[in-house]
Amino acid sequence: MDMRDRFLTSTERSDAGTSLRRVAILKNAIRLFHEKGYRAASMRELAHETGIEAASLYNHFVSKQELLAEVLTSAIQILIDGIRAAASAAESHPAQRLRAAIAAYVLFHEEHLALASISSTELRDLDPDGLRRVLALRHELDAIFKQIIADGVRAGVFAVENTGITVMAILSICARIPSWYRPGGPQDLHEIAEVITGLVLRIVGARNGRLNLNRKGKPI
Amino acid sequence: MDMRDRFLTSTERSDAGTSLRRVAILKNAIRLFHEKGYRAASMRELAHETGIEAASLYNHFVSKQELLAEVLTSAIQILIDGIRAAASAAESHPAQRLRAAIAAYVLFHEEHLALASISSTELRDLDPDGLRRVLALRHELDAIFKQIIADGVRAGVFAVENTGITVMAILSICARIPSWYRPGGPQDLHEIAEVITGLVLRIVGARNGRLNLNRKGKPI
DNA sequence: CCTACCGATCGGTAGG
DNA sequence: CCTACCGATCGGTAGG
Repeated sequence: MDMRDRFLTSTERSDAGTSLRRVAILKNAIRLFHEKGYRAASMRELAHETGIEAASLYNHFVSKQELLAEVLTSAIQILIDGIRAAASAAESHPAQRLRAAIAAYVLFHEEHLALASISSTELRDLDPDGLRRVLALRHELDAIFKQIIADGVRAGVFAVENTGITVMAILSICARIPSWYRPGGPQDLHEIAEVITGLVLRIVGARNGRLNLNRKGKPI
Repeated sequence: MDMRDRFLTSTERSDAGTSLRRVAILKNAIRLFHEKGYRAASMRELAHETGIEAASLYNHFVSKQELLAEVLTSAIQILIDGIRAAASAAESHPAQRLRAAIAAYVLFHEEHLALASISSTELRDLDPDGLRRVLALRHELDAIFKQIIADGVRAGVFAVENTGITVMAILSICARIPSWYRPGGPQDLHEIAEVITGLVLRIVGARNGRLNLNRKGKPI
């Protein structure tokens, strides 16, 4: 066992989830899964980009599936954390909390476009165990928005016909962003966030959203 | 050359695009691509489900790629035709045309759920030539909705801040339906169509949503 | 339309 | 962490 092996081994033992090599592999996996898709990305190519041999990947992950599960669960976990933080920091008015949550979702794509893209396209290739974990997290995400909307309806500031379908519609707008948004393209992500938050406030029938005011500042 | 070969050959020659066998292969391909994804679906399995050997598939399609291109282009072509027909049949008021177009999009999933699902997940695996054709058709679809919305804005019955992003949002709501709608599930597709058309009219700031129309479909 | 087959590539393992 | 390797599977072709 040479010095390098000893270093790597002790690192893995002390903090198995965040060894430098493991993180490097995950980072490359995210990029490859994004560019080519899970199935088209090979462990050999992933190894090559990480600067090791294919067999060495299995010192860090038991299978390609574990890699995918790790990517997909961390993606949605990061998203949920960001949205919760934004909603908590916002004023307690449901429209403000909804606006903050949507803006956080849209701006999530600034730092994590590849993760967002993978999340909406590679779920099918996940094995049953990983799928169960991701679906549980998705349910958490749905619940955050359902709660805000239910609060708004109860307070009489939102008017929603069908909360379930409405939440699906709102999350669909956000989830599809990776399919049309391109960094450096014509639309800035902050501009997109502004427009989409406005659309969402209209969707929930917010009686006092910025975009629902006419030129005289009265509700439409 | 026996009778069967002669029949198949003459059929292909007289109407290459719609021979019975070719249609059967396409139908099975749609199901397999939907269930497993393009990459995970093998030509052997497709052949087996069609009742022929893998090599025989190549008498009908030059490659697996051609199969995917055919599926994806026909999917969006069917969708466009349905939406155009619905919008044309509707009254000329932009809100009515938009409502009809959205309802047609949602109800498209009644007959073509697998096609809709494939369209939103398998585009990545299409080769450059097929991708170019599909993107051209997508642009047509966008243009239909952009036109209706622009008409509504010009007529003063819609109020839209950013037409491009708004169209992307509206199409996103429809495009994600295969990710959460399940036939026989809690929500009926006609109910979904009703709710979503309502949301979309809110999104465009329609001054005359369903509840505010008089008998002639004009704003009150 | 079938039988027979090819070269390429894949995820993963043995052993050191 | 590497070398060497395996069994499986893939899309596609030759030839009839």
